[in-house]
Amino acid sequence: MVTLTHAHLNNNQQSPPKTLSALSTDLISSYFNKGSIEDAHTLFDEMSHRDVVTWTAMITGNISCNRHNRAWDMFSQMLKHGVRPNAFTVSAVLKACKGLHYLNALSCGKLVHGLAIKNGTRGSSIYVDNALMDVYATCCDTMLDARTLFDNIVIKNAVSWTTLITGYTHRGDAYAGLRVFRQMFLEEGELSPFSFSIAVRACASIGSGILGKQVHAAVINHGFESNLPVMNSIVDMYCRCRLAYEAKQLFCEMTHKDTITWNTLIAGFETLDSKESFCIFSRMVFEGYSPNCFTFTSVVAACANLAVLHCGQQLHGEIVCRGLDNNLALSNALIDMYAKCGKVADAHKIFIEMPCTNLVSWTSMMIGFGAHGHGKEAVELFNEMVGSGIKPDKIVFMAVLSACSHAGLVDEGLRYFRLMTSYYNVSPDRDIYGCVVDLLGRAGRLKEAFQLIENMPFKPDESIWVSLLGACKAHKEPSMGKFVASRVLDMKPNRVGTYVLLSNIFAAEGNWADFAISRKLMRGMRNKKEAGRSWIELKSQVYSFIVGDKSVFSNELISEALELLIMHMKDVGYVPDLDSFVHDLEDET
DNA sequence: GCGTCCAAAA
Repeated sequence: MVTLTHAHLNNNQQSPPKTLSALSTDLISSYFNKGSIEDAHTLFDEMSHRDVVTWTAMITGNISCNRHNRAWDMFSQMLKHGVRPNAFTVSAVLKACKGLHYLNALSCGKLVHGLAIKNGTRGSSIYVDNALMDVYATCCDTMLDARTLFDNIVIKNAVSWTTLITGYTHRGDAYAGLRVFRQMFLEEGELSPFSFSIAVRACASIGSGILGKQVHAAVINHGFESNLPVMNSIVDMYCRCRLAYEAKQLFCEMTHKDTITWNTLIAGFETLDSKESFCIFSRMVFEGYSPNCFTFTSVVAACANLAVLHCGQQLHGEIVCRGLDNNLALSNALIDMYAKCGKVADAHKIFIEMPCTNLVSWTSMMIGFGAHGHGKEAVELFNEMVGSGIKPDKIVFMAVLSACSHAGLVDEGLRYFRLMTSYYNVSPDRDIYGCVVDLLGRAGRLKEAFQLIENMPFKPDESIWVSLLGACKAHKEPSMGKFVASRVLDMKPNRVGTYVLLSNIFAAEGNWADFAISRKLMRGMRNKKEAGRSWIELKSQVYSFIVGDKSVFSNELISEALELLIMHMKDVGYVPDLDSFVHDLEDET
């Protein structure tokens, strides 16, 4: 029960006295601000007279608390009560449309569009025009409608430009976004920090450090260097463009930092250099910043990359202590971490205890099962996921196919490959074809794999041939192996692995002349090959080494552990594959 | 008393 007290009515002595409805609106907004949604609704329900402003406050309040459906409900109730929406209402409710279920968003937006034309707010309020453009930019299949609306706005403001740039960028057309960004300068449109950060984001999404640096320069020239969100997005851009030095340099030069700045750098280094992301993480804590769920998501992912179980477990403990363990993204990261550290059971425990899951949770769990050879479990999980109403995407199909491939469930995998287009309406891309080639190849069905490559609707790239090449090697198919190797060499003449394989095929059939040629070619590019690296975690310390690494093998702890491992491998029937060995060891110094 | 756009997970 909420009542207006004397104190509420008395808080405004300077300016002219407010009406009761104005005061109630004030109160409603402040209830929403502190998250007391129900109090706001109770107060609203008890009001005897509600005007447009009050109704609009209810709509925006619900939007600010992510209650888009409820905001839409308030709007339709308002119409039923015969209250005419103004420009404020229209722009607000258009924002709510974006948050509705994707099947309703566009039709609701169009409905409001019609209303806006009828009441004359469309074309007379820049807020309405911009919000409308945003709905079309986010919900339509193409940018055509949004573009037409934009072109019809006579006096565009900074939000108009940003909305258009964002529309293009978020649907993956970063170049179009950047063209609009440039057009904005040419037409001397109003600049805002928002447009700069989305332009930076566009550069990041195409991985173009060159364009990114140009936008960075523009940021400095226009005095947005003091804007923290803009600078954070530039740090993010440098990381995504794999410019680690530039990212760190900028980070160090920034006089003002917030948690997002740290999180951005940590997330960036998670992919660039996982070990380094830990160092940044501990410096963040040392400098007194409090890590949040985004921070932990990145460092847990770093643990997964490095496969350092102890570290991951410690972080997990910390996450539980801080009460962050019901965060969706973080739980997904933990599933992935445990699976990659070899603890599928622990990953599964997290998965089944999650109060709510999304597509990523299921995919991570399936990848985990697949990587450990539990193909059947992965397939069951897929069926369960579809049954629970989650629509599969391309990546989850990659997970199923790869799980089937590793568990030898070839026909099962092929069935899902067919269902993918015929039932789930997901069109396979080159990566999916790669998975199917791998599935067939691993099972030794090389002819079918080859036919699939020949008949697929894409031009085969190098990686798909490499996958088949591996299968030829594993199933000892020298003739097809030679053919496939020549395809790989056509596309990527510098790939040392191809020569190793080819020369070993020649050696196996005693063709020493061709062997010599391939070895010679290979030697010419030796320095380009990166050595295979192994990792081992002993007593909470990670050691990494390459073949013949003397410093590591002189370490007793490691050599003992490795000997034990080798004994164990032999016990379970492992026979070393000498075919993949480089045959001339004498020059392997 | 009410409004539109930016920056974070497989």
